[in-house]
Order: sequence, then C-alpha cells, then structure tokens
Amino acid sequence: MQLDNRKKEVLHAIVDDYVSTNEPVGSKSLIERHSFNVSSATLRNDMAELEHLGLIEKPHTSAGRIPSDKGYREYVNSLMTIEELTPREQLEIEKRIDSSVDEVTDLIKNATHTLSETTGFVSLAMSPRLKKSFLKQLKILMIEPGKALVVMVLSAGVVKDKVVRIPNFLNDEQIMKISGAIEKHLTGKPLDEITLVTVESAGKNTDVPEPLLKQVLYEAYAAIKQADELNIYLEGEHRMLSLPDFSSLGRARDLLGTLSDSGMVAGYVNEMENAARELGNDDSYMIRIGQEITLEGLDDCSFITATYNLTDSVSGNIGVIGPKRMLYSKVISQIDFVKKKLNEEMKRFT
Amino acid sequence: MQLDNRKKEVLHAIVDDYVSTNEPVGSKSLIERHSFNVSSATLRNDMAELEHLGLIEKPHTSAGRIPSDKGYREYVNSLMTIEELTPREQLEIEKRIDSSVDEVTDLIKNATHTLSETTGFVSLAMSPRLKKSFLKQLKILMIEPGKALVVMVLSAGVVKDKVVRIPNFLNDEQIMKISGAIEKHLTGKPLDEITLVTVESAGKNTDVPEPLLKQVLYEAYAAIKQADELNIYLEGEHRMLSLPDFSSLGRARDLLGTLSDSGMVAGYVNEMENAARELGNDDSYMIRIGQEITLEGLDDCSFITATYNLTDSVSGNIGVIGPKRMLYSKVISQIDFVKKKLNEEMKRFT
DNA sequence: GATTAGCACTCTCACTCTAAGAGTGCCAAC
DNA sequence: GTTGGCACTCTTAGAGTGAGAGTGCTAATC
Repeated sequence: MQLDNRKKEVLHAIVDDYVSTNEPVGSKSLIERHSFNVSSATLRNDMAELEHLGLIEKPHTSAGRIPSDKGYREYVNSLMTIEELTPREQLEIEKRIDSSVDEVTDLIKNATHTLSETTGFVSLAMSPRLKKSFLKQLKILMIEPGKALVVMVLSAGVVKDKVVRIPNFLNDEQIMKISGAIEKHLTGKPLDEITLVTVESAGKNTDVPEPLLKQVLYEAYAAIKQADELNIYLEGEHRMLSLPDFSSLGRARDLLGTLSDSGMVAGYVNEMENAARELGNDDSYMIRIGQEITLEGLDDCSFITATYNLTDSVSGNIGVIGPKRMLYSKVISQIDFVKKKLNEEMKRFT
Repeated sequence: MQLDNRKKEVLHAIVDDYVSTNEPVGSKSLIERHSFNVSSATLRNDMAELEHLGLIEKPHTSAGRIPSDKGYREYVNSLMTIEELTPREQLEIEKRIDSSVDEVTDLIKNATHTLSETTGFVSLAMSPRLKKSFLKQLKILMIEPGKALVVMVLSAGVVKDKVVRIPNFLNDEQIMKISGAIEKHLTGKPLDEITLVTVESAGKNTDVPEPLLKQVLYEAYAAIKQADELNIYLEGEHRMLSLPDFSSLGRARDLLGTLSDSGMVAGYVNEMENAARELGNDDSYMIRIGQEITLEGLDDCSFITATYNLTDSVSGNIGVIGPKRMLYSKVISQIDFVKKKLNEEMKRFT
C-alpha cells in the first residue's frame, strides 16, 4: 500500500473522527477538525482515491466516509501509535487485579473481569493450554465403593480433579497401589505424551486382578485427558447492547447468539493463536477486524487477543471483542497491561 | 377476588389471546375467537369492570386490553389448568438430560441447558445448599512446600476442594496428622455446625507446633466454609433478544445488565425460596410476576422456580426467567418435568 | 501537475399531514 | 342485564416537503 503522506494523514483522521463521533466523516468537517493546509476540494480528491483503494467507503451517496475493514487494517498496521497507559489508568487496573487468590483459574477469571470493566467491551480468556505441562502428583482417593476422585497436581501450579467410577469391589489399599504406580511412572511426563498405553503400562505390575485394574487405569487416563481440556471465560456480553454500533436489535441478537456458544468462540481463539504462530508473529497481540472474523454476527466487531504465559511452555489467551469502531491504541494497551500484570501474578504459582 | 363466571372466562380469554398474539385484545376479536353467547357490548362492560378491578389495562385509549400483573397473578392462581407434557415433549427432555455424567454439578448444568432449550427462555439453577450435608471425608494433600489441597467428600455425594497456603516448613507427615485429626472429629457433622472453634478443637492434640497448626486449621476451616457457598448457573440470556417483548433495546439492556450480576440473581432466588418456606407454600413451584420481582429491569418478566432435592435435607432451585407474556401452564410443566428428571438422576449420587 | 472555488446533484432525516383502522364509552332501547 | 348504535380517541403507515450535508465534476489558478 503506497500512500503519500497526506493520504495517510487523511485516513488516520477519518478513522479517529469516525471512532470518536460515530458519524460518517465529510471533507469539510475534516478541514475544521484538523489542520490540513489544503482546501476541502483537495481532500475530496484524496478521499476519492482512498475509496478507490478500498480503504474507506460511503454508507450512501451524500454521506461522509467511514473506514472499511481494509482501512482499519491499514490504520492498525501502519498508522496508529500505541501509547502507554497513564499512571492513573495503570493504577485502576492494578487495583482490580486481585492478588490474594490461591488458584490460577480464579486469577484468570479476575483478569477477564478487569478487562471487561476497563474496556467496556466483552472480554474473554482461555484457560492455560496444559498439554506441555507435566504431572507432579497424581492421587486416587476412594470416595465410596464404586467411586473415586483422581487428583492431579501439574507442573504449572494447577490442580485438577475428576470424580470417576471404579469397580465396587476394589478397596482402599488396592486403589492406593494403582495410584502409587501411576504416579511413580508418569511423574514428570508432559500431558500430551501420556496415552492410554502409557497409563496401562504404568499400572502393569500392580497385583490387582486384570479387568478391574484395566477399568481404573482407563478412568485415570480419562481424568488426565480431561485435565488438558480448554475452558473459556467470557464476560460482559451485555455491554455490547449499550454501544450505538449494536443499536439494531438484529445485529445484537446475532452477536450475542454467537457468543453464547462458548465452545465455538474457544475454537476460534485457538485458530487465531495457531495462525499467529505459523506466521511467526512477533507482535504482542493478535487482531482480527470485521469480516476477517469468520464467526457469524461479528462483522461489526474486532477481536483482539494477547498471549499470557503461566510457564515458558504453558500459555493461554486473554482478549477483547469490541466494535470495529474502537480506540485501537487504547484497547491494545489495556489488554497488554492486563496481560503483563497477569503474567507477573502467575509467577506466584509456578 | 369475586368474579362471576363470565368475567373469569373473559380474563382467561384475554390472557390466552394476548399471550398468543402479542396484540392488545379488543371486545370484537374476543367474540370472534371465543364462543361467548353475548354481544361485544356486554363484553365491553365486563372488560370495564375487570379494568376497574385492576386486572387488565389499556396501553392507550383506543387499543384493546392487556393483562396487568395482577391479572396474570389471578390467571396463574385461579384460572389456568396445568396440563401434563405430551409423551413426545417428555421424550424430548429425557433425551437431553445426560445421565452419564459423574458429578452433580455437571448434571445440574445439563438440566439448566435443557430447560433453556425447551422453554426458549433464560434458565437458571442454583447449586445445592450444602449447609445440612455432612462431612464424609476430609483430606489435606501437600502440593508443594507452602501449598496444600483440601479435599472434602460430602454426604450428598458432592466433592469439593480448595487450594490453600500453609506454612512452608510443614512436611507431609505433619499435614497428614492434622488432616486425620480433623477428619476423625468432624466426620458426620453438618457443615453449618462446623465453626472455627470446632475445627480448632478437632486439631488440638496433634503434636504440631502451635502457630503453624493454627494456620492450617484456619485454612481447613476456610475450605469447609467455601464448600457451602452457593453458585448459580444462568443460561440463554441471548434468547431474550429474540422475543418481541424485548424489542426495545433499552429494556433488553436493562434486563441483560441485571442478569449479568449473577450474585444478585442468586440472592433473589434464595429470597424467593425463603419466602415460600415461611408461607408453607406447598405448590411444586414458585412464581413472581412483573413488578413483584424486585430486581431492576425485570418488570416485563416472570420468574418461575422449583426446588430439586439432592437428599432430604439438601436442595437447590431450578427455574426460568421469561417474558410475563408466556404460556404459563406449559412452562410450569416443563420446569416441573425437568425437576422430576433431575431428582431421579440425583438418586445415583447419594 | 497539484490545488482550488464553484456549483449542480443526490440522498437522508426530521417534520407535517392525512386517512384508515381499531377500539372504546356511553346512551337509549329492549 | 343485555344490546345496537354512534361519536370520539388514538395509533400507525404512507406521502410529501424542505433543510442540510456531502459529493463529483469542471474550469481556473498556482
């Protein structure tokens, strides 16, 4: 995209004005609001050119221009400058991040909440991808005949558990043996290297009768697999209803309908993460604008995420879904700052 | 409320027609749609009377009538007849209730989901009130120096845990001793009879140095208290946006805004439950209509809940928030049937 | 070649006006 | 107590209008 300097400034100004006023921007009001040292006719020529390039568009013939998805993309990639949050804003966020919680999950939920409150948009976070974390402890506790609890402590400081069914006849001692054997053989192994075969061979030399043993091992395996399932936390969906961008009930309905399927949103966040890795993206954030988002009903939204790290190899995402018409530089710094604080807090757990 | 038979029929018909058409009901259309053997002028007199009694109202001078909150209340209390679901509808619900889950929480979430899908409204469930359930097991597992996991098995078949901080110097053996002592003394005690004093006296004769011991006991106590905290599961908020009753964005915003504060909703459900108990209500459901609901933004809603039982003394609520203008008899049977299925499934856990 | 002033043209938006339609309340008669 | 009749009220949809904002084009100017 080769744009001369003035055209860049014009696009920049159009995005800024449109974001702040939510009105299509005309050549005259551009002149009024900014100090271009040319006439409105000249800007009209520039604007025609920008429209020709697909960076801005008109809602109708006699309206001003609004940025297209491509225009926002250009703005985000090349034009905007990201400013640090003011100390005051930073303090506001720091106050909200609760550093007294004892579980990583609570910390993440807390950060999600903070992000929704500060941006005023929908915020979301994925639970950490635990595939690369390894087992530090695994205990099977008898709850009652036929039922046991598998408790796992993972290297990333995360505790997971799952209630499982076991054969009725098994006693405490037998369960302890199996539990001990699994722990002994699998401690230190990353979750994604643990398969049903690994678990079965770990329990091999326990003197528990074969079919019973096998069932317990299977359940233990299922518990381990469940531990690395991804969760997503979404918050602040209702905030979208207060934005003029979603004053049409239809759009709002489509948007909230899509967001209610949290599994789908989680899948999309993963897709973004993977795409960024493949591209070797070195930005601290990922961004998708308007139609770039393949989820239904998010055409008028932008989706911004960042990656937090629990350990070097265990990470997750945190981000925001807001209207396309947002103050990108501000929102990006907010996400970035929350992520930074989250990373700091997470050191306590590992 | 003494109404002669025809007036009752008129109110019944107005509610029915308004619920199905979402249009104010006029005297003429009442005659057309129902076989009253009188003229529209007579109905107009009856309607004037019903309006005088505050049971129906006019949106404006020349519109038909719509039921008032009081009218709906009369309808629900005295006029409607609740019909059983058809076998087909029952099957639909049975298919959705997943009987393979191993944890009570999952079962409840599943029932909530089912209820939202079948009614098309917002559904909600409260976690069981565990105050009256008693401790069956309590184990403290060392996770790493300074950190432990308190695992509790409760009489109602529920497993709870909490990560807690403990003094760094404590070793596995000391923790086991404390854990054993607590379990020995508190097993069988209902949660609401366990106080900090009880826990402290339970751990008294452990030979662990005083200040360290005290901290662990306090954390164990905190874990027990956290176990009986109430959770609420809300689902299907976005469905309200598809209803004509919330086609005004303002109303929709207020409603979803209120629902986003799940703690507040949970408090309200508790209040309903307590009020019903005090009144010795023997209905299988509780219902609040329009302004009877003290939550902001729910003026156009009705709130219906039922009580499920995990054990004789451990119960929770499940219900629906929908528009006032709903098919009460149908929705009530749906809630009732889901509750019944839920109760049946819960027997597996206790 | 870039910039500008001027102007005709287009489209939206807010307003007003109007007629149709639905429903009511009341009165006098049955 | 019930009914037919009728004047009255209020909403809604549609049509028409003028103001306002903005554009694109042309011809002149720097």
